[in-house]
Amino acid sequence: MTREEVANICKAMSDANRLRIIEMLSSGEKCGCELLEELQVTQPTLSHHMKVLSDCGLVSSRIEGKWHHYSISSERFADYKEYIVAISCNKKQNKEVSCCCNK
Amino acid sequence: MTREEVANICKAMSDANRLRIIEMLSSGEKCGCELLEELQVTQPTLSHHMKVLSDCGLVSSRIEGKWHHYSISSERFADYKEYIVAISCNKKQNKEVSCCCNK
DNA sequence: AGTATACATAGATGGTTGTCAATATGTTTT
DNA sequence: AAAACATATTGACAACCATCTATGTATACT
Repeated sequence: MTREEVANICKAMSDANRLRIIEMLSSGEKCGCELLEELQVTQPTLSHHMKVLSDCGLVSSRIEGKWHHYSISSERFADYKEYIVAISCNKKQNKEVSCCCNK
Repeated sequence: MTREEVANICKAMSDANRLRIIEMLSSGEKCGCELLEELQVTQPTLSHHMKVLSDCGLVSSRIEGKWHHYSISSERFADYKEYIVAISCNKKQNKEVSCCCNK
C-alpha cells in the first residue's frame, strides 16, 4: 500500500459524517436508507460520501433490488491499520540527539 | 477522543508530504532543516505542514536555539491508533440481513 | 400503467487547502 | 555590527471539498 493510498484513505476519513458511517458499518453492513436516517444530511450528500469511501477502497457495496448494502472492506482496512500501527512513535527521544545542522 | 478530533487527525494525515514527515519522525525527533532536505517543498510549505501536524496534536516540538526539534506526540497518536483498531470491520456479513426498509 | 422508494448525477456555491514568493523574526557566527 | 542560518508569517492563487437543490434512473408495489 503506497503512501498516496494511505493519504487517500485518511482524506476519506477526515470528515465527521464519514467517520460516523464507518462506525456504523463496523457493526455490519447497512443499506443507504439506514445510514441516511442517522445522519443529518440530504440523500445526495450521503451518496457523495459513499462514493468517496468506495473510491478509496474502504467500503464495498452489494446491490439487492433497489437497496445498496454497504460494508467495510476488511482487507483494505487491515492494510490501513497495518500502516498506522507500524508508526512506532519512539518514546526515548534523546535530548542530545545530533542535529543535521552541526557541521 | 471525539469523532471531530479523529477527523482532524485524519485530515492532517491526508497529505503524502505530511505522511512522509510522520514516517521520518517515527524513527525519532528531527529538526526542520532535516525534514526540509528530504521533501520537495519550499521552507514556508514545510512550516505550514508542521503547523497542521502540531495543531491537531499529532506532533510536538522542542526549541533549541535556532533549531526546532519535532517529534510525534506518542500519547495523542496512541489515542488515534486505539480508535482505528476499535473499528472491527465485521467479516461475517449475513447476506440475509434484514433491511431497515422491510416495513 | 402509475405511484412510491432508493440511489445517482449535474450544477452551483461558499469555504478550505497546498503551494509559492516575499518578507519578518529570532539565533548563531564572524 | 554584520552576515548567515532556521523558522514563521503574509498574501496570493488555483484546485478541491461538503453541501444543497433539481433532476434522472431503476426497482418495487398496487
